[in-house]
Amino acid sequence: MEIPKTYDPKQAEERHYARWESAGCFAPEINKDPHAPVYSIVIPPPNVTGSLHMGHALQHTIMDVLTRYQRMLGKRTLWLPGTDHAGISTQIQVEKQLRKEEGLTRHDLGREKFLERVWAWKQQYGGEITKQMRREGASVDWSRERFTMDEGLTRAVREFFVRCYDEGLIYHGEGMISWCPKDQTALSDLEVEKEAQAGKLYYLQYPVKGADRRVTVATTRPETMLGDTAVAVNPTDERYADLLGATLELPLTGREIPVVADEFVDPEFGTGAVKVTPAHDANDYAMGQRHGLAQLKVIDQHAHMTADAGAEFEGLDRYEAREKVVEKFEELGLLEKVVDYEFSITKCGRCRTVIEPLISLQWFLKQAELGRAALEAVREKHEPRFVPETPYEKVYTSWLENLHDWTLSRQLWWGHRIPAWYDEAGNVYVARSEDDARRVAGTDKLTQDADVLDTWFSSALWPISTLGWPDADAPDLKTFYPTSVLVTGRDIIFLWVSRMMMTGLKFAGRKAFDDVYITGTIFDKHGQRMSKSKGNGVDPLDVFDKYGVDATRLVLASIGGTDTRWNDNQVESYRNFANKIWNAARFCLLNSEGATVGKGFEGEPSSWALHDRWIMSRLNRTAREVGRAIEEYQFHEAVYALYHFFWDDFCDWYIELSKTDVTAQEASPARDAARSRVINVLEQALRLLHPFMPFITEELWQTLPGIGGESLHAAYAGAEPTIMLAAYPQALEALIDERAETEMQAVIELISRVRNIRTELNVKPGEEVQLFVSTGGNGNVFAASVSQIKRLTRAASVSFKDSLAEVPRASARQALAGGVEVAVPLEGLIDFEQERARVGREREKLEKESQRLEAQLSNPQFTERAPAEKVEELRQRVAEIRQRTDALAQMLEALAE
RNA sequence: GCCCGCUUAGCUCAGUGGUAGAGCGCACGCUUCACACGCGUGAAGUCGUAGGUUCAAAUCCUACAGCGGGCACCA
Repeated sequence: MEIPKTYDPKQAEERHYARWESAGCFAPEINKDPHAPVYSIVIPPPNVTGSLHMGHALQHTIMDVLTRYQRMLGKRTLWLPGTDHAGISTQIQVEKQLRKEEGLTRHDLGREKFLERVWAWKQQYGGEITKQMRREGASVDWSRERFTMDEGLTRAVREFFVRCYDEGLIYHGEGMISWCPKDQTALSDLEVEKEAQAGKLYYLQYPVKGADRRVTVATTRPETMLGDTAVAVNPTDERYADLLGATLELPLTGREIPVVADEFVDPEFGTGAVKVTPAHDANDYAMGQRHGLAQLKVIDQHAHMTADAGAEFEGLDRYEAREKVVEKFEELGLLEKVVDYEFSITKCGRCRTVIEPLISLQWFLKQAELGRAALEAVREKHEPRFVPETPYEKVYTSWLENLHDWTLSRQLWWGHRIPAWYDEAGNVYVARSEDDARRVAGTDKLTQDADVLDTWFSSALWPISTLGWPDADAPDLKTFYPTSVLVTGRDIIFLWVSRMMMTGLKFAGRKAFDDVYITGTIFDKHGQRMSKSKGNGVDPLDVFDKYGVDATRLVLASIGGTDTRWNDNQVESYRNFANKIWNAARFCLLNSEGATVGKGFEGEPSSWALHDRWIMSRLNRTAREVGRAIEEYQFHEAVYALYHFFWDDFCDWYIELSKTDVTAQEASPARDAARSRVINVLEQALRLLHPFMPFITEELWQTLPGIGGESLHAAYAGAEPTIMLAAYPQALEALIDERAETEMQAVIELISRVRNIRTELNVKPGEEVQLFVSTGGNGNVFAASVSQIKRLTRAASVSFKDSLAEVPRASARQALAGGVEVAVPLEGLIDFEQERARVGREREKLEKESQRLEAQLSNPQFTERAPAEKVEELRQRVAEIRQRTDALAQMLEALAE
């Protein structure tokens, strides 16, 4: 049999995914057990324009580990993939292409033609991330892939809209919104970003009418003064008490504005007097409503000044207008001062243009009403359960406690068009279809609202709409809802988690997911957030190419919920681990003649050899630990347990201990059995590893002798043999054998101590030694392992003695746990002085520890107050240390001149 | 301004009220018939600082410092 010495991940990766997919392994229908419990995840839909980044790779790995694990447990498992239509990004992308290739704008094409182009673009480029997910090994059910602009999901969006409108939760009206002058659309709170900025604070003076007095206001945006309709002061501010109700002459405008009292004003800040521009600032808007102030729009949708700003300013850009206003104030002697000032500025999350707050006619959703149910669910029942609970449950609840109306409409073409129609008189009809609207309106002359809905409006429905809602009888909805867990990053808690919960509770009557697992953030190696603009992102596909998908997945699974600085070293070490697995399998396969998976551990465990009892104990303990860890979302613990079981227990010890039997020249039933045992352990280990490392485990599993359809979990009987449908190993408690582990530990310690002696005393690697072992009177646990001890320590002989009193003086000695002592005669290699120093140092160290422990034991406070078992534990430890120091003392004597 | 998280070996990170852990890196020795992406052996930390609770604190509490994050305000 020819097996390369080094594992080539790419070769294995290419082979298996297509086969799994075409065999239908990812679809829940592969499960033929009608009573199988259900496990379901909907992917948080990535942006259709996007490509895979580390955050996706991390989330997808977690979701795939969970899905594969649950599938191997025999559950009917669904992981549903899809993308969202990303209104603004997609539209911008297509517009850019249009401009570049044909020099056209979307308006040149018209709405209908433009949308055809978007769909064409989506067909051509939109599949990027789904292709990349195949590379990751994601076991998603592609037959259920959804896109937010699909017909079914569009129907869901309309249903959502109409129902909320009918209930008065959605309304059409004027409100203060965030407007992006570049993208030419309204944005919600969650689509804008605050950014610190070094700017200036301008102190402007407004003359008081009929008095030789001026009121100074401070502002970062002087140009908005053209739209001021009042100045506000705190009602308790004595400095301005006499001005309440006074009139100010607003410079540059010829208008007169009142001084009003409002508690919002902080007397400590600035001058204590605030200019009020209700049409261009959210706080001023609110103040304007409280005082019935006029809303004067002086800035338009392009961030240019309007006619109402005055002839001098009309048409100027907002920043040009700012300069000019300041100039004029200076000329008039009304500019008191200008100071440097750092403040935060609001920018469009997508294009970074400074947002212009505007009053505008839009559609809004009263989220607070929907949020109430979500808030109750989390407060009363911890639904959903956040992992980790701190700090995310609190982040979630505090957001739900402060919900503002959600600006739903977007002035775009790409998206779900708002299902509202207007008749010639301007009356609005909200309906599920134009026909419905016509019926209600009693006329055919209707015009549909030109705007589309926020992309997140459709994402909010994702867990129910992808499963068939609003069709209440949709089989998938009945079967897979509520979903088991939502896995996502923390920046998405408001955007998705909260809104999906709200819609799930409202329309399906139940929480959208049991758990919400929040992944960590991956930074670059300097701790900087990865970003396109900084160019410091690590492309997961490059990492896959360099180290393999399985190795990358192990790193990502270990990262789980922790913030981490990315470091290729970790991937490299798991690449090495994959290679280790490959080579362990290589050893098994090169010695597989006569072996069969599932055999070799016949009969009573008590009749098995020590190392066999031991490895089965370790294996089952590992299975228990890994299962527990995955269930508790402690993926790093699962990876740690698997890594150390495979490398340390299986490779370093079990294979080495089995080698003589496995590699025997002559075929024999004993050799067959030993070969079957290593393959048996390997096979179970591969299954345990599979959710984390799907490709290499499948690649190797397929080659094992005796693997076939009968290796599958009962729920998948009849399917093509694949490890992904095999049963996940469940811990057999009866095989977890404390005694075997303790005894094996003694053997391992003995071998390690002898190796240590060999190294410390520079015994040549090939040179054989003799061992003298005193077993300390607790029975000889080594006797059955003599041949293995000889092999692994390169010993020609092992002699058991009651005491080491009579071994040659020129021996290196070690005192082990349990009163075991070992001596290695090394005539000519022993420097007595050095050896005495070495043993002396060891004795000193133990002496120190036992002194410390004895002091603790002699403290009555401790013995009285500490739990009895702790005291006993300590006593035993002291006894153990005593035994070893005594042994070391004797060794020193033996080494004495 | 309010809230939260983190601070453990050179690096990246686990961990726990009762003997400090891993991977990488480092040192030494190895063509040991699966693997140098390897084997064997080893060195390395007063667990951010200062207090407190406790028989016992790296682990719990308080304060502080540094780093990071969220929310609000920002005239």
